[in-house]
Amino acid sequence: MTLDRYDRAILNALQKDSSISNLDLSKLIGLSTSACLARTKNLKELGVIKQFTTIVDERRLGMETIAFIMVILSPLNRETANFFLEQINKLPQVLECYSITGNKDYLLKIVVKDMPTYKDFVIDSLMSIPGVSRVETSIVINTEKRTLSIPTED
Amino acid sequence: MTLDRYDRAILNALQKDSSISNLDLSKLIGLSTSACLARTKNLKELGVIKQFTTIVDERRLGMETIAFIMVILSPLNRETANFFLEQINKLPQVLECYSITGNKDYLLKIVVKDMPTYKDFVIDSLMSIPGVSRVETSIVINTEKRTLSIPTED
DNA sequence: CTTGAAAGAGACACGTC
DNA sequence: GACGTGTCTCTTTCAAG
Repeated sequence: MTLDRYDRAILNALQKDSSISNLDLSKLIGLSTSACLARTKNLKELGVIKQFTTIVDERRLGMETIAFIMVILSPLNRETANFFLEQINKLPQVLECYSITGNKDYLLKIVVKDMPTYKDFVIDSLMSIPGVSRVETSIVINTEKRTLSIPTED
Repeated sequence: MTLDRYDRAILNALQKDSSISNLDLSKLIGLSTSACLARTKNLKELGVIKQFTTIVDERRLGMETIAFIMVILSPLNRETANFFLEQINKLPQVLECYSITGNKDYLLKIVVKDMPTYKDFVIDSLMSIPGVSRVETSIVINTEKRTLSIPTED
């Protein structure tokens, strides 16, 4: 499965604005509507397109505090890891969780209302998970850049 | 400006799947199509809805390496910071950039093809920016959780 | 891949209550 | 806020080149 320049153009356009109509999209990339629609459909079925979604301004929802937390699990074994991830997946404040290389085990992205809520979250929800031994917090001062557009080449 | 439960329901649904039709959306949240459409429009105009976008599977695009990089700028003054952010905004490999509290200044999320490309990126694109004195890399082993759904309450 | 046609669905602006 | 109506555009499928 290899993507040609039309597929890439479709993906780029949809990443910028998924509400574009198939008609406009086909004009934009220089294909007929039928060909364009078939490709978009195909990209969805192949799993290249995972989801159409909406980016919401967290600030305007009253969620003012964004934080990244690095977590060390100990002991780091399959049991504690599985249980940790199970809990993480249940917590709506955790938007992202990555297992990473380096001297920390996990990196979490957190969104909450304010700092007091953040403090409660860390103590009550995070530190209370068995195996979570140390956490290191970085509060986001400002989002300088944020895009979902994966480069489609290089 | 305060959002009621209908607005929240709209936002939750659109975050899950922005390709839902207004008809289905109105059924889902229990409003008429006209009321539902007016609210969605309003949320867009208010800036609560920032963008409709598409989540693409980076792996299937051949972008196998995701990394988080923490950057220390020195000297950290307005000039180096501005220039740094200017360069960052030009680099398509940098999907996200946050200024953060703690002993690092910035946190970047990077997506590239493979590790050799990553090495080149750090040396040629990142370290070559004046003021970038130290970087600390965490390669993503696995994405354990990833959602864009901002909690609409709490 | 393209073009063209045809049918169905949804968007959207109006009124009215 | 709900509902109905009408128009218009887009989607979607299907031919045939």
